[in-house]
Amino acid sequence: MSMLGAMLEAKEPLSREQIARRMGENANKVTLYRTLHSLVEAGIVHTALIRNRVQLYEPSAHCSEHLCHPHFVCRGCHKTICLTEITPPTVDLPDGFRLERQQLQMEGLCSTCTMAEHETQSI
Amino acid sequence: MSMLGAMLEAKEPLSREQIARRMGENANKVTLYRTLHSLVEAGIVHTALIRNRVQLYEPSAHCSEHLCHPHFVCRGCHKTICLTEITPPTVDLPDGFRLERQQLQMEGLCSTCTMAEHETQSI
DNA sequence: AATTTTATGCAACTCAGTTGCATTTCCAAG
DNA sequence: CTTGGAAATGCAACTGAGTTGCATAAAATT
Repeated sequence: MSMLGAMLEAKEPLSREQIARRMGENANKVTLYRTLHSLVEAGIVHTALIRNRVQLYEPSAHCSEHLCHPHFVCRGCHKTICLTEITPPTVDLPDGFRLERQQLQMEGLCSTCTMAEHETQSI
Repeated sequence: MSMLGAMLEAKEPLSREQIARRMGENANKVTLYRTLHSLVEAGIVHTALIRNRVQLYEPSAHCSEHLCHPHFVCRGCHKTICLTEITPPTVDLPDGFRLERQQLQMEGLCSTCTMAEHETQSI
């Protein structure tokens, strides 16, 4: 499994370690980071903007040139949901500003965890 | 200068180190982190979602309960601009999803750097 | 084949943030 | 006061993601 293949297969952004595990081969972490940097520089991959102590990568294929799909991070199950179906919102920037990349991040409860919370409350 | 004072005075999110410098006093970094965690837990301060190897903090006062003001990070001058005047965009989440916090991050060129780039090209 | 270029690996490093534990400061009961 | 226990502060040592320098291996070029 190639590095890009691992990322395309996943439905969420992956860390360097998760990518390595999905690839199966045990390449050196330095090599992995170097390849990731090349992919990012080439614009094939980018880093997801998510509150996390480690960098998370995802293929740029799921985003338009300037507007990345929104991410929803659930506080209950800690899953990251890529909202690729949602059209990214646009805002009016001050004069002269040139937007090159935009990411929207949301935190809260996903539908499953919202339901679970309601059940707990009603007992 | 208090920790919160330092953050309110700044027009951009600050790192632990920047906060310490603005406070003047030389408190231990462990103490600073502990205080920051308390402020975050109390909802008085939150971390800005910006591509950065260090955590950046800002007062929650500049945001509404669920929607944080957008940030624009300039690739030219590396300044972070808090777009507090812009109304944060809203998106329609899938059924059952409950949004608790949202942040929009933008990267590109600020007006000053866009002008500078045009001048360079025309020479 | 010889030589240059490029990719890989290892070990040691950097640096933000954390943890354990000792010390100080605060504050309330005696 | 002062004493005893809780909360805040500090120090040093640790953790872990990511990086750097340098040696080695694999390609590509002549």
